[in-house]
Amino acid sequence: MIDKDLQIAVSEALKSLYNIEVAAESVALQKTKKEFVGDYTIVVFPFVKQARKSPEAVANELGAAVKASMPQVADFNVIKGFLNFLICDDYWKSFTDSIANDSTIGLKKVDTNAAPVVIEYSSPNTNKPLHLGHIRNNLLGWSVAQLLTANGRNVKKVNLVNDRGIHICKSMLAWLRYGNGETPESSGMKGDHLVGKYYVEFDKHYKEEIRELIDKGMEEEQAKKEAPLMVEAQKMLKRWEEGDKEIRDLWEKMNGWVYAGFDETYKKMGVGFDKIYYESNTYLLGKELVQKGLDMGVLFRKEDGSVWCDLTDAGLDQKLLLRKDGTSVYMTQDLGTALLRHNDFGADQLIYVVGNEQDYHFQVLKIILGRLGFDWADKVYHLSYGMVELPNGKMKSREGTVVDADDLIEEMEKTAEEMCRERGKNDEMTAEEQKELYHILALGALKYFILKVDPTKTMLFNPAESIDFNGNTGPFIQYTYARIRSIVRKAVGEKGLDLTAKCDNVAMNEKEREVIKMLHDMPAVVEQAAASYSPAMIANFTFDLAKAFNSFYQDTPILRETDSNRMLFLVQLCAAVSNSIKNMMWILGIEVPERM
RNA sequence: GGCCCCGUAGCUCAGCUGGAUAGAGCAACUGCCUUCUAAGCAGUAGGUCCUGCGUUCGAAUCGCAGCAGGGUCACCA
Repeated sequence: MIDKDLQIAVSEALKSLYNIEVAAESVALQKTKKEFVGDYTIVVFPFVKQARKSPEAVANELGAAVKASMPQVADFNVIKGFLNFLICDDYWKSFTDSIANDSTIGLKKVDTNAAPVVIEYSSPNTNKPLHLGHIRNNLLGWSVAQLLTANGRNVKKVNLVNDRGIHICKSMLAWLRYGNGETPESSGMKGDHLVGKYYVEFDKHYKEEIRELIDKGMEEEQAKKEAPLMVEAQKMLKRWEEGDKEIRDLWEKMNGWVYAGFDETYKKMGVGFDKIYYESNTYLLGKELVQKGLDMGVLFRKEDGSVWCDLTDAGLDQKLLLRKDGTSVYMTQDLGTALLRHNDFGADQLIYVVGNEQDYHFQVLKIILGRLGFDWADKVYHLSYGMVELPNGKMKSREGTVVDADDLIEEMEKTAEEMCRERGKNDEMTAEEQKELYHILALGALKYFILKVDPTKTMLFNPAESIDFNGNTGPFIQYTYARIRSIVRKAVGEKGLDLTAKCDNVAMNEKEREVIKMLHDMPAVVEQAAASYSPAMIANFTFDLAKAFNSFYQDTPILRETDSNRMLFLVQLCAAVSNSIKNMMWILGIEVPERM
């Protein structure tokens, strides 16, 4: 690649001209800004002191030396301390030739024998339906998995379903008390929503009980513990843990409803997993590790029998690992599942897509794994993402201020349908094709909206404004793709163009060159995005590419080009852009339509 | 209170390891469809990059202090 060659040439020139040692890869090469002439820029300020010359002189000498050693450098210019290189069109042309028919452009081949990177995401509770926060988790998890795959990593996606615990018992208890045998079939409700309804129901009655107890003069703290519903739920959890058949049957029945509901939503979102873990199978793991930790002396037991890890020397608190009754907590389980996962896959890396509210948890997890002697502790990576906030703050299930995942998707599909009908471009499609298109556009808009934001940042969603379909959006990119495909179809079908033919040299204009340069840049963007686990970088790059293409499209008639060789060049460029868009959107988990 | 994250246009967001006159989209206003899909293109307007100090040839970017917002410090997960 030309950028690497330039770095080497600059490094060598610095050495021979001024005896300055700079490793080629640390030569700061940047793309020349739009308002200046050139393709790549070197800032020479860092070298002027050692060179003992003015910035202009250094830039001119450096430019001349590099130009002399590299035939691809057509020219250079100097503005203040900035040295701009101009690359000759032959280079861009031959680069275009090399990608014209590459359908996997931007994607590296996966080595399936390599030790895998295991990425956990989604990890839902089975007592409430998915909301917008979960959507961000799922889309991020899926997309980061795709992104790493695009970089040749062998990726395994896993889900750890939180299917047991006191919260599940609350839903079960409420269903027994107030449900009258209601089922998804009898109510017509999606299973996860039905169970979620009873979780809310529990909370409602529980609060009533607390209030009554407080009215009778009990302290709030005590009331929360002694409210009959809570006591009952605790009993149920105990019976569950003892394997009581009646409870287990009910639990299986209600979880079954939830899974059916989740599967539907996962399918709509287009996400999936290689392996699903259930906490009911893994919650006892980790206890052995605690024993090992005690033997090693990295954990200690308090007088009441509870087991702790002292992290005060790391600037943190003491962390509980076993309750005084010997039962395990979240951290204990996570230690166990980490080891299980490491052993199951022989993983090279363990990624957890979990909200930043759990930053502390994962910090502690890594430290304890390390102290337990696992050298792979530093391969645990917490992909910590920000919350989705509403205009009036955080989403809270209990206050009913959540944006339900299924509702949102349905709403998006309706909007997509309206948009399409307004334009009337797809009237000749079958009803089935139209429905498919609405879904692709709806999910494209939603996914892009979520993924274009830096994962680490909190983002805002305003339910009052619908998600856009114009501008910096998924449908904008999908539209660009559809238009390109239309051109390529016509070129091949009506004009009989052979896309695989060899194209002779052509004159290219600035807009074409701009698009080619972006494609040239794409591999570096994909690498950078993977290194920072950021689908947002892919999203923003793809938007810029689509914009650059549209600008080119606007003032270059392609199918009416009279020079057949130039038309071949233009259509090959179109094909390369469409393949690029398709592959970048694949990383984001977004489908692209052939027409819209 | 301890620790962590964050503050860029009216709104939503870019701005990679410091580099040229801080960029998009939405909203507002102008133009452009007898020509490859106008979900588009071209343009106008909009900024104390939270504040202050420091580091340096150079700071939205790095450091310190302050202000504002959020998260977290459970024998919950």
